[in-house]
Amino acid sequence: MYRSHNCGELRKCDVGKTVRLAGWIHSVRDHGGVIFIDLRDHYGLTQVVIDPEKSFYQALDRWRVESVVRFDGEVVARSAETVNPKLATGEIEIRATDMEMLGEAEVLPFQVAKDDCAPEAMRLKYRFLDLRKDKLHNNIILRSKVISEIRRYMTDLGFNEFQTPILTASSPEGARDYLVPSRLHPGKFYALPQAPQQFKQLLMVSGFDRYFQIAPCFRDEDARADRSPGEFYQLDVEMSFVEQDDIFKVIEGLIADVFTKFGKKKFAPPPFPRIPYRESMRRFGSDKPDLRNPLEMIDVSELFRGCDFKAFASTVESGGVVRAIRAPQVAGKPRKFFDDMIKFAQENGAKGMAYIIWTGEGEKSPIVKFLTREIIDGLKQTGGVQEGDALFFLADQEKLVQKIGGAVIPELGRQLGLIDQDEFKFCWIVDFPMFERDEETGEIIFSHNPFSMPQGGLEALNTKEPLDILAWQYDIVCNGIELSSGAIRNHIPELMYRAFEIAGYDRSVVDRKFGGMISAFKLGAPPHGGIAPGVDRMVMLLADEPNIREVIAFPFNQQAEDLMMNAPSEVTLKQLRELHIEVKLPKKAEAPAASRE
RNA sequence: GGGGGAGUAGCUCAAUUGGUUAGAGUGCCACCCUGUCACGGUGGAUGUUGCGGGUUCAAGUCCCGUCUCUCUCGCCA
Repeated sequence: MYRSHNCGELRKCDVGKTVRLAGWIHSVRDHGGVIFIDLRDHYGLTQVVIDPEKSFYQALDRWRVESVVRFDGEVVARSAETVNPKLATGEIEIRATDMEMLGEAEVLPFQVAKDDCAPEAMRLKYRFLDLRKDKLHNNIILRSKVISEIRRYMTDLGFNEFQTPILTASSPEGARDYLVPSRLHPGKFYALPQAPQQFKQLLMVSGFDRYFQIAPCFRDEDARADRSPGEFYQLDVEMSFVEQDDIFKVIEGLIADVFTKFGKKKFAPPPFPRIPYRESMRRFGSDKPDLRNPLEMIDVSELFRGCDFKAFASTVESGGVVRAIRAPQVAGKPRKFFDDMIKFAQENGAKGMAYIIWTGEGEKSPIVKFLTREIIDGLKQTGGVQEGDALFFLADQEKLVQKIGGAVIPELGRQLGLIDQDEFKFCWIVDFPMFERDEETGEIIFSHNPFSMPQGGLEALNTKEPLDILAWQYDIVCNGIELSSGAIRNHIPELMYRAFEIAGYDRSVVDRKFGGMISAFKLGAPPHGGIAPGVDRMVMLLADEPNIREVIAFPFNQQAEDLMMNAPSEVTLKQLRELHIEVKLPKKAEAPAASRE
């Protein structure tokens, strides 16, 4: 028997018991005549007291932290002045009578008992050590609990969980695939799924009605703070005979349940606000606005039309826009604050950024001398300006203004401390456009997902300007993080051919690329739709972690490498031969194509 | 692929305009200490300043190249 109790469960009522504990040496405090050891396991910490005269201690030459040991001893009550209120087991301690070394530790590459800010590459290489730390350990347990709660909630609603293939076909649209060469079929490749999109739709065609899966997804794209490269998990959901509102209801209920049970921040109960995509872009310059931030862009183009400030007047004249962002109570800020904000806007593509400050004694601004009293007062009124506020102005073509505003708004909100850190703010972004114009080629392309149902159906496709057609496509956003995107699917073959035709694909191409799906839809497909919230991002928000790697047990680094397992790695020539693969490296690479057999 | 930041002891960082033997904290090793819980005290060991080249009497510091990490834009049906 390795233990009679764990390190987190002994209390005052256990005093007098003879116990056996096993765990990691968390810390050692050697006082010469008495030695204290904090013994740690998954469940907690217990203090072990050792008399250095004991023979088992004499036989030992090292007490290195993070070694795994077993202690026998008696549970004794701590005297009142030595109770440690910070420990759940702080009212007792173990007087050791014997011990055994179960797994000795060498010198550690970084500390476990305290955070020594070790660099992430080191932490990833020794992930098993890092995972012993309280914070990370708790994050991973939280993730486990969230996932089991999701399963319970979805199952209770009548959803069934399915498994879909991991080795599947390369999909022609979307992100880069991870490819797996086929041994039996020379020259052919499997792909890891970017999402189980087609499978879940086919399950609806098969009549399963309500599907979910905690689904691994694989995309060969570059990393971000909120995007782990390579692989991630999503709660993949699909439902038959539903409209957008039915999906929203399920997901709002699930989110409210999970965020109430596991989140530590307040949030307004569902229904969550819905913002059309175009409105979100116009106001926030983003399709994932952080609604904790009160800043937004206000259109003031008409006020500047024909004014004496030529830069703005000519922008409006040539079809551009002028948008204002109201920065509350910044009149007291030094000049440098305004200069730095302008510099920030310029780094994000702005030609410049004008501003007007309403101080107690009139307006302060580099541009106010070009403006009439009517314009200035009009700006004050349109912008809802109070004394002490300032307006920042961005003037350019609409798309660029949105991009710059999308960068300036979060930065300004952060600098001014306008973002409430103790709150979750959810919203749906709805009415995504079906098509957009490729900026380089000028051609009409699908803007998000070719499988979404266009609003207005075939009639809209046949009669409306392509760029004006909206899709039943939606995202759910929390605190500026896109949690999920989903859509009501296009399940009508004729409608699909027509949508693809608008995007420049003729019938034969569609049949070749999406033949499986189309032929399924030709044999009786129910209207259906779904959504796929990212599990990692949900846990990231619940754990209040700014970095997604902190909620994944064994994440890739930013270069999509596993520093602990050494993946990706070279393979033997024999393996390559079996797969009919010959490796041709780029000139710069130094490593050989394959190690010797 | 582009842009910003970083690279000095196992780890976190310092080192004035280029100027003595590159320091501190932490960890590690040894010793002292019977009530600590980030224990305390004394002493000690530990450096290719990422790598390569250049300028200079002299380079951690300046210049060029290169590599790595990180954040970000592109990318993410």
